[in-house]
Amino acid sequence: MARKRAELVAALTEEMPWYISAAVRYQIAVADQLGMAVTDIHAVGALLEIGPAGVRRLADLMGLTTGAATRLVDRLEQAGFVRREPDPNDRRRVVVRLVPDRVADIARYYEPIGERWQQQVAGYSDRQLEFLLDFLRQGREDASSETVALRTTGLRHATRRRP
Amino acid sequence: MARKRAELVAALTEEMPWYISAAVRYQIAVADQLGMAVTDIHAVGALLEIGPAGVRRLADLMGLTTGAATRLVDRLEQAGFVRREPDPNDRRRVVVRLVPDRVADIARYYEPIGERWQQQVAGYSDRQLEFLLDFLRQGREDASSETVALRTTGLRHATRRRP
DNA sequence: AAGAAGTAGCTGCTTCAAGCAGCGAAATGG
DNA sequence: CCATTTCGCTGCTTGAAGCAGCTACTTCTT
Repeated sequence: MARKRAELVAALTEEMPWYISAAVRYQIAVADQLGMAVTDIHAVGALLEIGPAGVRRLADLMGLTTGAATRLVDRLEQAGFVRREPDPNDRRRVVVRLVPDRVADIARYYEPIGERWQQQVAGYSDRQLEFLLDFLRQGREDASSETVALRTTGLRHATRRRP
Repeated sequence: MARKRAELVAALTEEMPWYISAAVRYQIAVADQLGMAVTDIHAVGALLEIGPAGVRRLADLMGLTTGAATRLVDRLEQAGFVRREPDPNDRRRVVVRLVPDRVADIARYYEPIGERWQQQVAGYSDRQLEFLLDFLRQGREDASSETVALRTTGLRHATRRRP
């Protein structure tokens, strides 16, 4: 029935922000335990994804200025999570490279939630897993493109029929 | 086959943090557009959930000290999102109440992503919606309880067989 | 080949959110 | 009624981030 469906959609819509919120708060708790800033953990995650990178690349990825990124790398280097290496091909550049052992120290904090996660999906069928993956991917793409739209054009869309 | 399933789970595990990240970055973009801090938007969300509340209650909810919460309310009041009201029953207390019109100004920034969201779930069956809702709820509960565990007992669990 | 322009990263300064500690006012409990 | 607790506010400090300007180096132009 349409009634029940509307309620389902409403429940989902309501659930989403809280889901995100819970995930964010977990990250904050991890950062607090490690005595580091959330941004710094994100940066380690980014470096894990893209491998060794220059400061500017990291800055763009994190949405920071190069100045802020320099300080970020300072903190990470100070705490032993990364090393600065010279780029033999371009002597202006500094290559930021992760220190695997230290990264493992961070990863340990995600093990408890990872186990829960594994248990949760263990009972799902392959079809359900595919559905979920699809849902998440599309949601992420929507969020990313809307983020760009918001930053570039501001709030132009919606509820506008005619110019 | 087990092979494909393992890949699915791996893909999902990999997708999750990026999904969260995209959502967070959208929130940051909204906050930037509004010229306010992300925390302040969270606080408005919290007040929407629980209704008018005292400063301490808000502080606990946001994981802030009362001092920080006072400044938070200062900012929100300054920007017109809330009003401070005296509590007739307890003259020490201050009741923080949202100003609906101003809250609507924030909500407008979530309309574009909301529309995308509606389009996405429009094609889903009721069964799929239920599955999704269940997935999100359990995930949120896991994250919440693990957050508490992390903050109270630190990293005690896992990979530990004997005392 | 040489000078102009662009790029990479670093540094000083400022801003602002948050923590901490201590305060006065008001409620509560023995 | 006095002691204790609770509530919110304020001064001070810390720390992340932005901005602007700088040096060192590379790339483009002619």
